[in-house]
Amino acid sequence: MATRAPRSYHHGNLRAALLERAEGTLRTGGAGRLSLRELARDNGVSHAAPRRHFADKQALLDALAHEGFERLGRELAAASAQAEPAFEARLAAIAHAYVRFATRHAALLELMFAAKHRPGADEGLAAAAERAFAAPRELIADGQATGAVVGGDPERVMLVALAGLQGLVSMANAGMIEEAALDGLVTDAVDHVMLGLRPR
Amino acid sequence: MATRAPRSYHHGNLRAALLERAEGTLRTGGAGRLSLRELARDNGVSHAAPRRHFADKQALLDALAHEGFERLGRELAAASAQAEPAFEARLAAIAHAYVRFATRHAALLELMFAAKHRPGADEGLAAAAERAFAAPRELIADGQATGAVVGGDPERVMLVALAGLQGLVSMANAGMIEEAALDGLVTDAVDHVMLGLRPR
DNA sequence: ACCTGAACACCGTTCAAGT
DNA sequence: ACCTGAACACCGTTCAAGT
Repeated sequence: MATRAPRSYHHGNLRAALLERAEGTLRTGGAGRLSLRELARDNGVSHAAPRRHFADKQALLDALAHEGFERLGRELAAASAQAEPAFEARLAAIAHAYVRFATRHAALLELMFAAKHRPGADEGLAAAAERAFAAPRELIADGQATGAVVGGDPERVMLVALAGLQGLVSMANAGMIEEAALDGLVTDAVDHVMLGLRPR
Repeated sequence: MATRAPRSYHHGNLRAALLERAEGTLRTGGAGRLSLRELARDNGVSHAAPRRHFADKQALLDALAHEGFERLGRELAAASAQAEPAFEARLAAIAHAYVRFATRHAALLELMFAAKHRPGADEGLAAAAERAFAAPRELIADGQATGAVVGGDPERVMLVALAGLQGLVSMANAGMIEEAALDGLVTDAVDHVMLGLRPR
């Protein structure tokens, strides 16, 4: 999934146009309703044209997932950078940003993890996923350096903290939580996560 | 999704045979690879035969989900019944049973929640889902009666407790946790959940 | 009551051919 | 370099017809 130079040609930029449309139908109809032929039709191009840009349907899904990880990474990094420098404030900011992404782009997030987890997955995808979580990983490492956070592998500590949020995300995406209540619950969950991170 | 009398006919019991095969491919290949025609072929029956038992593909998926909720309910109830009567023991037993089901039947669980959440979903499905969680709901209500658990809507309290496990489930199903480590992590998570349930 | 066979409108993928 | 058109093997769904 090397970043391809966005050359201009007959259509304009078919690759980007296909991805944009795909993300749209992903949001409205879910991954199941994605059709390469329909995507081609919507872009006024023959059904075989996407082949130039994506070897098969899975390649397009992988590209969507790749873009998703890049976007998530940007949002987590921005949240961390804009927060007050105190550990708790940055952790809360990153947690809220993660839950916001996960609930606003539920189908995309599911696709992202499915693509990354798929046997024989593109290696670039794992790298993109790792980069996406750079901000929380750094925060944990900082917290460990100052003694605010329990020791051990930062990656693992971060995953445990993330797990504390993932339950809320699942419930929200399953419609079990009203959107209005979500922010408050995330704040509670962050307090909970904070307890779990404290050195013992 | 009324329980249909399992009448015998030419094939034997096509409906049950289709569901069994479907759950098999669900486990090995995921929901995406499910094909009604292939299911019919595997059962030595014409591609139109399933139509007698399932109006369309979604109806078969709903039936799978329905069976899944019934099975989950049986396993949670059994875990609760077999545990020591103390609140903590029953909570731990139910939690382990839930995580075991969720990791052993990951694709099915995903299908179950997707089917239940789908707009216009079969009403019998929501009822089956509610029955599936009878054991933990009763446990929470018992805990509230004895003062071991914080007050409020038992359904909501149960969901919050469930959320504490769902993160682990997500991570396990994403391959981020080795199976050997899972039981220990569930035990830790149960302690965590227990803290969250304590009256304030 | 349960199943078959043909038909229709869709897929994803491949490949020669066009510009 | 990028796209088209025809072709192939699959789908899900429908419907008349068989037993």
